[in-house]
Amino acid sequence: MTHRKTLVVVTGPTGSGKTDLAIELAERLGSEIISADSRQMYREIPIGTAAPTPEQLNRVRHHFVGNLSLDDYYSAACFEEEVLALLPHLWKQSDYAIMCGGSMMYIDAVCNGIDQLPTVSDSNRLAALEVYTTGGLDAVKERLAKLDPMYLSTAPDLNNHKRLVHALEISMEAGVPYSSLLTGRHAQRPFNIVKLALNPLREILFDRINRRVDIMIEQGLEDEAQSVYNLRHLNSLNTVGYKELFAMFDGSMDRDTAIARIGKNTRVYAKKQLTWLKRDNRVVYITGLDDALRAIGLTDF
RNA sequence: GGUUCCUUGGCCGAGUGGUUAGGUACCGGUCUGCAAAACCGUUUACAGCAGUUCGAAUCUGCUAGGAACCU
Repeated sequence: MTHRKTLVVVTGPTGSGKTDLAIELAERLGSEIISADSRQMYREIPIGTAAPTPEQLNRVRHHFVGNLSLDDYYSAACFEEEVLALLPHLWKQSDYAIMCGGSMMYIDAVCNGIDQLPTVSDSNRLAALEVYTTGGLDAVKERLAKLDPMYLSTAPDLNNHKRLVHALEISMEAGVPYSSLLTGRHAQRPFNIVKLALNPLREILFDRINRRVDIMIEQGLEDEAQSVYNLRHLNSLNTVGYKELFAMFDGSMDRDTAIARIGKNTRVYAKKQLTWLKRDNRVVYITGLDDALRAIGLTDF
């Protein structure tokens, strides 16, 4: 079945040129851009997240850029809900909406859906976390053995405390095992999805990343990091570019090392993104605008 | 020129005769709720040469490179 309305996803590793391509594409198709970047959403940190510039934002309307504060709670599920609510509005002016970003889990949430889970109350959240902080991983496993043994036997990485604590807090909140709430099914969306990805040669990508770090420093990344230093405990600042500079402010890392590690950690992040993309067989790899238009099915240009 | 000390994998670093230290990077992977997160796997050694020994990164000698002090 084919729908007229299409969501064009432009993704790829950080530094691959997604932003520029998405803007060109949006101008060509007369559409707006949905940013799928979990960090560009925070208005306090545009430099280190390579958020679209004011000029770029002026050329094409963007959604989900600078729309959150660092201490706001957010998740892939929130993103799915908000994007699904927004899409019909975007399709009033164009048959195409463009989603651009590198937060793969956010993109998956929109394209494939995410199971409905109860919102965890603060008390359960703290209780689950306390099991971990006081008793460690083993204590969490012990509790899960009672509340959700199925999850324990099927979870792919039992050393990942974040996932186990999450399974525990959901099980506590729902009163039923977390695993029983997971359907494993992909949602069928009532619109077309074309998933495009940029994938430059690693040598070129790494070179661009290295240069971008220098540019960020020139643009004042250190001041930006300094201005949010007092919020460094927030998860939203557990982010490449900030955690390294915070270590420098703490005095536990010198400046050269901090800057070098920003580059290194950005390269690592890019590789994780590529690993994620590899198993998605819907992805069409492209190199530029012409490729993209062809993949969308627009060859008459 | 003399004396003493040092040389371990891309980098850091433990190990004074007998199971692959470890960390980090690189490379690869996992992924349904803060995901730029969290987690997992593999690979790369003992400066060189010759000896002692059943067995040497560990002992001896020589060579190369380096450090400190002395003249």
